[in-house]
Amino acid sequence: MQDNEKKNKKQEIYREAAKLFMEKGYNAASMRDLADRVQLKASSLYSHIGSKEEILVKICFDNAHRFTEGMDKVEKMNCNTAEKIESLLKLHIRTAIEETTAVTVFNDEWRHLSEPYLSDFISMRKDYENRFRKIIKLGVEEGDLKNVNAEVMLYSLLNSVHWLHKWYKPEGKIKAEELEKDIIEMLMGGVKIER
Amino acid sequence: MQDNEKKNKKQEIYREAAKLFMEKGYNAASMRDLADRVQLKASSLYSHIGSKEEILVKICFDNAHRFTEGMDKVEKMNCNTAEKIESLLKLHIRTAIEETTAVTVFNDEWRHLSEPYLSDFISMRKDYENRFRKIIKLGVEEGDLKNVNAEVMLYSLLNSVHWLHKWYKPEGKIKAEELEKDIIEMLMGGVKIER
DNA sequence: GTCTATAACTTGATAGAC
DNA sequence: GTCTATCAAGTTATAGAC
Repeated sequence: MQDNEKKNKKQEIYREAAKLFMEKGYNAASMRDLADRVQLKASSLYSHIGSKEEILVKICFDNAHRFTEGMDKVEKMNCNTAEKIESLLKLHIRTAIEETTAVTVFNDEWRHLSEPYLSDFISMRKDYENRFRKIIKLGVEEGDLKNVNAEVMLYSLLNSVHWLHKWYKPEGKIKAEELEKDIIEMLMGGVKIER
Repeated sequence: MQDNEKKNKKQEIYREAAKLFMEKGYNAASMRDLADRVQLKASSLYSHIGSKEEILVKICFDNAHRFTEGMDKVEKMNCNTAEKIESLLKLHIRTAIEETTAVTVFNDEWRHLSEPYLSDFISMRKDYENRFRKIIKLGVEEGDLKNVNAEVMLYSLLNSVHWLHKWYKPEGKIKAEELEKDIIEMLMGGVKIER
């Protein structure tokens, strides 16, 4: 029972830390801030966690794994490249909606990781981007996608969905399904009506 | 002459501060770091500037004004909405290329402004977004643009160009003209080839 | 204008009573 | 497990000699 309570407190600390890092940024968020939010003194946090950075490490790598696993599945799909890209975009959009705080920290605060975490994180991200780029290049070769620089296409797509959390509020007017549909339509088909 | 040297030193401090804020983030960048880069002791910085925040304020508002002025010009243009949006996208792309460090700080670090700067900054940004949204809504009404939620279109476009500095290096393989052409083609016309 | 010295404060983390 | 007390290090900024 006590063990269970401790686990709950630990989860609560992680959850509130993610929110705090999102709101203030990792460096500006202090352990005293965090302690206030979970109704503890700062020193008591250390009965549940080892360090401030431990929290950042967990958030960053949990999310990195999520995207890596998503990529594993997409690569195995038996469909054309445009559909693969749509699947990846959906993965980003859904994660941004369902795990807003975690994704925000993952996107904005990873650079405050110290070594060796920082290097590991960067290689995981590079690996993900390489696999995404490969799909784009194949799509261009096969005539599925427009002949635009693969680098430009990769990051234009990723940026559009990567920073969703900066403006989209799941509790707002726009429903998740509409968001997903409209973004995919825009990115895949463009904004302009030809006439 | 001495006055001139002081001015140069001040500019040097501002320039290096922007780089430092970009590399480490505003909070993680210390005045000692900055002093090292301009070959001064930290205390000597205060002969040239008033405070650390003063630098952040200048960077943020200089860039906010740049975009506001760009919007002024676009609104006065005598052309259709699709062309207006293209012009705004070009403004973002060119600024990201020409003023990489300043734009990075403007995008990533504005939230560390304290009041009243923070509120002022947020209203300027909201104002800019409102004017951009108005153009999009008119474009949809007039049949220039696809009937996609204006909010989604606004932020998908803005995100694509807003975070260019996260990956695009002006000294790399991709030329500025190619970047501009490809992004505009992609965003306006989509990535997919219909067949 | 630049320096040394330092004020005043905040930071992450630990020691030890209970 | 939580607390009070505290440490060591780092922060922005200032005072005052030169």
